[in-house]
Amino acid sequence: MPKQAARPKPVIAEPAVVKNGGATLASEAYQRLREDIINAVLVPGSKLRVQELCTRYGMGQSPIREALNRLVRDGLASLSDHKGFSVTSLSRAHLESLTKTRCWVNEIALRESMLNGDSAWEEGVVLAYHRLTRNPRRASAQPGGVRVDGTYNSSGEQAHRAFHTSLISACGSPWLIDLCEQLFDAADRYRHLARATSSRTARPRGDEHKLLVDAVVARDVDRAVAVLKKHFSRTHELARGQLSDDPA
Amino acid sequence: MPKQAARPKPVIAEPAVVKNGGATLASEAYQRLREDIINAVLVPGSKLRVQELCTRYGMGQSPIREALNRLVRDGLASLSDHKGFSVTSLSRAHLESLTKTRCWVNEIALRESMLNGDSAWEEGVVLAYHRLTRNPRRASAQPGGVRVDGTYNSSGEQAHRAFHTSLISACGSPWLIDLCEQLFDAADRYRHLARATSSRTARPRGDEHKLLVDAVVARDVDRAVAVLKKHFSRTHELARGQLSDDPA
DNA sequence: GACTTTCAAATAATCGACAAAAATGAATTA
DNA sequence: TAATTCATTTTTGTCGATTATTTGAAAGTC
Repeated sequence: MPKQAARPKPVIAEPAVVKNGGATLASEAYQRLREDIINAVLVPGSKLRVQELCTRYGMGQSPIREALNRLVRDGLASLSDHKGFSVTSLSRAHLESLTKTRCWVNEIALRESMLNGDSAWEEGVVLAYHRLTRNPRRASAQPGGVRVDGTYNSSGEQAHRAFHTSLISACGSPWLIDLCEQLFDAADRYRHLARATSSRTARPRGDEHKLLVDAVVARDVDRAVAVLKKHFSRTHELARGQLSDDPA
Repeated sequence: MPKQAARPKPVIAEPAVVKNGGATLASEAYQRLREDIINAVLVPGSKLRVQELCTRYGMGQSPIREALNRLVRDGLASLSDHKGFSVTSLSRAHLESLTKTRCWVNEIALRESMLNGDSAWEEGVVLAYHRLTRNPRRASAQPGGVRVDGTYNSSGEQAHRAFHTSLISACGSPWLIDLCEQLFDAADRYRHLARATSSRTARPRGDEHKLLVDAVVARDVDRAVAVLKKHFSRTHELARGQLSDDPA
């Protein structure tokens, strides 16, 4: 069937109205739920009722349910058979365990990374730091702590994560990087918790990141590790105050 | 409305016909799929078609789909939006990364555990070892390598896992223990792969476990760590031969 | 002959409704 | 008052069917 003339090959077909970036609803729900839990929009320990979430995110039960199942394995949500999902609760004991583990695992990752990292890696770290300083962070959390619904991961948050990942990116093991990112996510929840309440404790923390970069470019492994651990410990202390001893 | 006589409070009510252990279909599917992937019944890299799995496990799409979503976050299955699920494939590079990470992370865990562990912990290790030797393992894999469908995790496999967990159980961080278990699962896939093909390479490995226990009760940290790393390396070598360089 | 385009079959994703279990709360009893 | 029972209601878990997307093969074009 001959089509008329020489329709000039629709370059890419401009996919009409692309709802999302080609992602599925379930993936979108996963991302948004993940953000909302990490950013403490959904409060730790609270129940995650499926129908509520359906109206909140404007989709059916199936995608929500799939997203929740993924979150369970991230440790962000908990599931009890026949009793449903809830936001994994935070506690001092949990934080304690988390911080210790972060120190242990990240020390290895950073040491290996500094051992193997070439100049390209080093430049990646410097670049990531630059981006971190350019983006003000806390873009999502207004002074009053109010957050506009529907706000996604601020670029500042992403820059922070990217910086920490860049540090260990040359460790030579994707597995190790993955573990560190899991730990980072978990820690982020505590960071946001601390920020939400005491907003005047705002960071003289740009400094800490600078110290890290300095140690890295100086190739002083021990100093870098020490600074990193100190960094973790500060986050720990900030969040600690907001928590009771008993989980929930 | 008076009920007759003094019905002696139905002790626990004997729940008629409990299909499963009170678990949901989704949880059952999750467990079975997990086993089947770890035990290499489902071959690495192959597609996981939902309908196939429905007939295989005798349930609807919903529970299967939920189970698959959980597996994704375990790293056992992979999901590409709109293209569905598949069994995460194995490769030399992946194994390499995994083994390195196991050595690093388990070293920390074991060191800490031996530092903190009291005699109760020590007894736990000895007990776990005893159970390991009592259960022949490979109960699920017949000499011919054939596996009866529907077979669940053999008690031998469980004993092996329990032994390794007992070693690090006193490390003082649930997070770290969890990470080690993730790594253990991933490694188990390679172990089964190796076993499936070369069944005569069967273990003089009870020995390695014995050496571990000896080092632990002797409280010789460095020796224990060395043995553990060697143990990991051997698994690595066994599986390595079965793999091509290119993943899939 | 190699490369598109088209179309049909297969598969994935989502919806809406139903069934099963747990939480809620008022009425009853000790 | 405190505890127990039972019916009501909410919420979870599952199914079947519908819609959207990809895959693969046949037809067409340069």
